[in-house]
Amino acid sequence: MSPQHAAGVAANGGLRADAARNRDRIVAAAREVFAAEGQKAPLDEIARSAGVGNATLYRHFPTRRDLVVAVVRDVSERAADRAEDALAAGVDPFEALRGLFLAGVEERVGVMCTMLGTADGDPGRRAAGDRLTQVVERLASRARATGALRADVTAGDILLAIGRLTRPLPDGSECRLDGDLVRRQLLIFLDGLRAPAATQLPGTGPSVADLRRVPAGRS
Amino acid sequence: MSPQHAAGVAANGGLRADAARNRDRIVAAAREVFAAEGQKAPLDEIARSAGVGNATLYRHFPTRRDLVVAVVRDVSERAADRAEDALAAGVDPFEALRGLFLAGVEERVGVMCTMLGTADGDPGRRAAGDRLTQVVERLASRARATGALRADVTAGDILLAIGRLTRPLPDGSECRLDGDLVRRQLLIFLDGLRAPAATQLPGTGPSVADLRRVPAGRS
Amino acid sequence: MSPQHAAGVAANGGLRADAARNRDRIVAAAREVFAAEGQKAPLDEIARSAGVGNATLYRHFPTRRDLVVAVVRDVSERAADRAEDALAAGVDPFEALRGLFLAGVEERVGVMCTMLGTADGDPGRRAAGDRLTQVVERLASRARATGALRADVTAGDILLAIGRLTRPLPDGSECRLDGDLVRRQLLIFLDGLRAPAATQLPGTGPSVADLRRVPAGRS
Amino acid sequence: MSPQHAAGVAANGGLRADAARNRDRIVAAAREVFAAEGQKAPLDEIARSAGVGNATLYRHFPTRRDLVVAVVRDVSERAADRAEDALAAGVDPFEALRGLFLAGVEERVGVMCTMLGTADGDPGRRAAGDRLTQVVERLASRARATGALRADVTAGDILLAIGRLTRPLPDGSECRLDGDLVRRQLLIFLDGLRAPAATQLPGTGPSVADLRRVPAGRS
DNA sequence: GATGAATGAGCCTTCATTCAT
DNA sequence: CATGAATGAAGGCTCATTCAT
Repeated sequence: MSPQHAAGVAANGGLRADAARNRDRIVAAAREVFAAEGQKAPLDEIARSAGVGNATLYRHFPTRRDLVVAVVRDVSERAADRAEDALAAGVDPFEALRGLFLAGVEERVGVMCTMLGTADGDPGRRAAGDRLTQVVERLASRARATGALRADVTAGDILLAIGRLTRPLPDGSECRLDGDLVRRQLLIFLDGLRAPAATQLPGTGPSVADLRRVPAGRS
Repeated sequence: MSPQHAAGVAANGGLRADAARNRDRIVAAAREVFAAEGQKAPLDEIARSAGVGNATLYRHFPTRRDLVVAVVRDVSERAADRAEDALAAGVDPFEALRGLFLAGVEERVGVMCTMLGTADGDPGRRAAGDRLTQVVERLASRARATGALRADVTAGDILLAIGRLTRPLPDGSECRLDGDLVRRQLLIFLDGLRAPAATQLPGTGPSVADLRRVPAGRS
Repeated sequence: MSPQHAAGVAANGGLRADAARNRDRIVAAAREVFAAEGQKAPLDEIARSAGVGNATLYRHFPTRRDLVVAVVRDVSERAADRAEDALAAGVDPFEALRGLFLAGVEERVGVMCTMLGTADGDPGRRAAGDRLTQVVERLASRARATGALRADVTAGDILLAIGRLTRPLPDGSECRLDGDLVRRQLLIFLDGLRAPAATQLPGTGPSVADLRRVPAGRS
Repeated sequence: MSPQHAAGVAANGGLRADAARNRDRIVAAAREVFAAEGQKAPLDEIARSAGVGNATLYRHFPTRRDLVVAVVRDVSERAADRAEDALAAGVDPFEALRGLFLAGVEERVGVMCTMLGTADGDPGRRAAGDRLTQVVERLASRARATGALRADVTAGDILLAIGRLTRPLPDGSECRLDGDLVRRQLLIFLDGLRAPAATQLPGTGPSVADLRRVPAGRS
């Protein structure tokens, strides 16, 4: 076995080359379809959109939850990568947060929020989520230190807002919700994040552990 | 026929008393079920939750769309009522907007956003939506006049934000999203709405007509 | 409500007339299809063979197990009826047993054996099974008293043999197994049941409780 | 090539040693899985249980029928070996039949019966079946000569009974059917085979050709 | 008018079989 | 040869919708 081959195997989790390619296609297709139609979208449609047979999707992701977890990981990691790059480049921390918000529009960060609960409990997804949370907390803490970010918001508030404000419309919604419209909402929210705070917020901001907690009264 | 009866018939669109009661029960049940499970929730479940047979639901609302329109009207009218009451009571306009935001949490305004597109084009729904828009525009204009509201946001921005930030989590989401958390997000956004504006917003704020427009590329 | 109507409702378990008719058709079709193809036969085929839509089958029998239980009850009750008739008519008890054996061929008693384990635990099926067992025990006890039946066999031995020797061939079996062939086997076995016993049997004959017991080592 | 190797190749139909080992593993696994789950058991499960890849199974047995034939041959040959050993050892012929019956319990003779029709027409299977039939006929004829076996039963009756009375319960059956219970049934049947006959049997006993005949009305 | 039942269409999942490594 | 992966077809089940009571 050649070194290249061994490296390829390691990078793809031990999958054969064609299988790894199919897996990636399926995750990408799922991200778009989930974004467009919600978490209950027909899996057959995802398979068709990925250009594979439906049974291939089941081979890679035996349950719908497995696929959701893979999409959440994928999106989380892209966002964390972007935030870490900004940190490493020495960008102003509030500007980095703005970049994260605006990138969320294209990166389909909204689908992640929709599916966080479903993906909860998976170790791989937890690792990816923790990385994203930590980098956002580092950004927030620096932005607070520069006096740009109000003191009473948490990284959880920020991540939740990105998720909710970039979340695509589900189902057959037909109202206009283009990039500009979403960006307006994100920028207004960002202005609300600036110090000094005009309003006192109720409760405490969510930690990531809170976002994962199962609310009482759910079956 | 007694005057009371005649009045009742008129108010309920010519329905018999028991039929009108069933209709109201169905709309209320649909609002809650749509909020909990999304716009594609099983109609049989709504009927069961309303305590009527499935065929009764179909008698009142021959298509799913008819039911969606009724729910959107119901929610729109509650919100418009609340806003008009605040106007009539002479409340400070920015405070009235804040009241509208916070009421949205309990009033399931979020489901309306999800379903705006589906309800689009229905004359009754349009009337209710226009009333809500107009009263919000009046509130916004007065709030701008007092110098509390930044100048570059529209009533559409405000309505859209209420919808998106109060929209319930779909499906089997299990992450915490209680009232306090939603209120935090709404209040941060409200702070972003205050004058003077810190950031210039891209594009133009949505008019109600924009919210109704079908985006290109949708099937 | 007329007395006739009330009686009809009672006799059909509260089902509407057409629903009861469909239910009966489905059970009869299931008996034949299970007999021909085994317990895992496609339910869609049973529905088609009963002349109803597949969803109608699911309305009456939400799980496959429910349908199996209904078939077992149906067959058990037919067999118990036959045995009780023979007892009431004062037929010689060993002759009555022979009649029960031979009737088993046409009555599809064999399918019952195939499905006993699946139906186990259902109260209605247990009641029907108990009735059958009791009448066979009464027959056996009288046949022992006349000296025709060997002393070391139980009603469980007899029921088990009827089931196993009349059980239809499953799947796509193509070997000849017509009525005469089955009757030969039954009659040979019946001769083996006659007193005096030529061979000592190992263990103890099964009680009905034994037939219901889950064997160790099953998952 | 060594003589041993040459002999091995001849005995295994020209297969390489490892291929022959795989083939044997597959047949043994198939016998157990067919016995436990019926003739329609998933072939992938048989492959997994044999410790080979699914495609390897298909290389050896291109169709399910080929595998069934191999299992029938395997079981037939074991039973014929046993019967011939008994004949050669000069055991009392009725005792030899009893041994054949009791051996059937462990030897999974029951699966053979289930699959006889499917295997029908295959030359190899026919040869194995003929050998078994012939040795049973020789046993039966000698047992008749000693006056132990009734005159009106055929080798086909005997083989059919072994098959039917040792056949395992299918699917998820949970009722007790342990070795003792099966042996009781076999011994009662054996007693029914003893001379003098108490009952006249209908029709004629099956010849092996009969067992192979396709009954009318089958698709 | 209200109800429960019937139905066909669609989605999820499994499995036999073929293909590429 | 042996293997894991891909695939279409078929069965199980749910749900929107129509029908009969």
